[in-house]
Amino acid sequence: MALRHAVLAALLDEELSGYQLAKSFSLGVANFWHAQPQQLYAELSRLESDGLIAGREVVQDTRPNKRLFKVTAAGLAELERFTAAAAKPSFMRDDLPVKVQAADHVDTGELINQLAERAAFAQTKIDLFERLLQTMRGESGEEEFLRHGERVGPYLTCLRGLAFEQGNRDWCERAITVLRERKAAAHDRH
Amino acid sequence: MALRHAVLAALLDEELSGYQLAKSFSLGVANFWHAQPQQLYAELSRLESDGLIAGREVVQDTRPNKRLFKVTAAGLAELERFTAAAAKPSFMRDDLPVKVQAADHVDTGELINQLAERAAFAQTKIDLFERLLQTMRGESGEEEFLRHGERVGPYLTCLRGLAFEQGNRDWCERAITVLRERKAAAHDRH
DNA sequence: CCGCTCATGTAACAGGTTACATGATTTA
DNA sequence: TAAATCATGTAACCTGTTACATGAGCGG
Repeated sequence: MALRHAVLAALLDEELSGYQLAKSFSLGVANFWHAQPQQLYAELSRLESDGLIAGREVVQDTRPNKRLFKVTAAGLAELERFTAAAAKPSFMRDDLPVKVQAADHVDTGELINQLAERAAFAQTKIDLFERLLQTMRGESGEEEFLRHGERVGPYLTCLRGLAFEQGNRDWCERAITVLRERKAAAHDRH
Repeated sequence: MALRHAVLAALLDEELSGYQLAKSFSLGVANFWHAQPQQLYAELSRLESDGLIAGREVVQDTRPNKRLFKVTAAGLAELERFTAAAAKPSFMRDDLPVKVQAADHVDTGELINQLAERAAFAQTKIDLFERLLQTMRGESGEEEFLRHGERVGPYLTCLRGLAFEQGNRDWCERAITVLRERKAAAHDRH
């Protein structure tokens, strides 16, 4: 049950509506977890009825009304418990490596396209994360910020997201090079 | 439904029993996907009744009998289809970043321990992957092997696993340093 | 007037996790 | 003799995904 805690963690630094939360979760700005809008609306209801977050209605005249949520004292205590409890190991679950694993036995034409797409997507996220990091640290250098900045949690998770996407990009590019070369070599032999 | 294809991909290079498959999946040797034994036994049954893999009974006198599975022509065709179809985007889903995101609001003592544990676990996997890569490429260098080796799929997925765990380790160590320093600084102020 | 953004959900289904169950053999 | 390894599953439960549903305003 970690979605709860991901939502709580996301609401720590700012009051958000379900919609705003959903946007950051699906865009991967809240890069430390991924969830879909429907999950979030459901989870917000549950969290509220459990008293871990409190919502307040904000009336808007030009837009539909929305509910902004913030973490309650009970919610913070729950996060505290969660953080102190043992973490589950993290696992990779990704279609692309499965396909690459089979690359010696199937046609790789389409696979190479997918790797290129993924590399491009990763690059987009890398750019996004780098801009985000710059915004967070402002004038100060990274070392300086991590030592004396006010909130470093989001910065650190963003660093993880950045490294993850760089890993994705680099690996995709490497795999593309290898598979292309081998395809060309196979072609030459016929 | 990607577990099917992960299993098919894993069975391409060698005939395996449910037990052997489970071991490599849970140890992360089959680093391109993660699954639990129960899932695998269930999936193997389904794959067999769908005709995508074929099992044969191996009688052992000292050990319980086992069933070894290999991919059928229909199974290979299914993998071919899967590889050509669009891949789902990959997402990070990991407890630790969630906890780190909340680090400015909760006590970090236990969290630092968990980060250290994770770093050590990652290092174990890194060592395992490095030995595995060496075994796969044998005498030849990496470039040489990737150009002319027989099966590069498993090698490439292993490279991804290696980079992922290196990313894990490095990030954990960075986070530990930052959180420890800040804890010390906070302590000094009181 | 068409499509996008804001805003919030329900319902059915697929997939993954946890707990339980069994039993022989080998290693410390 | 206790624990680990080999070997295979069932059942209940929790989580995540996909499809569907609604409706107002804003920009081109």
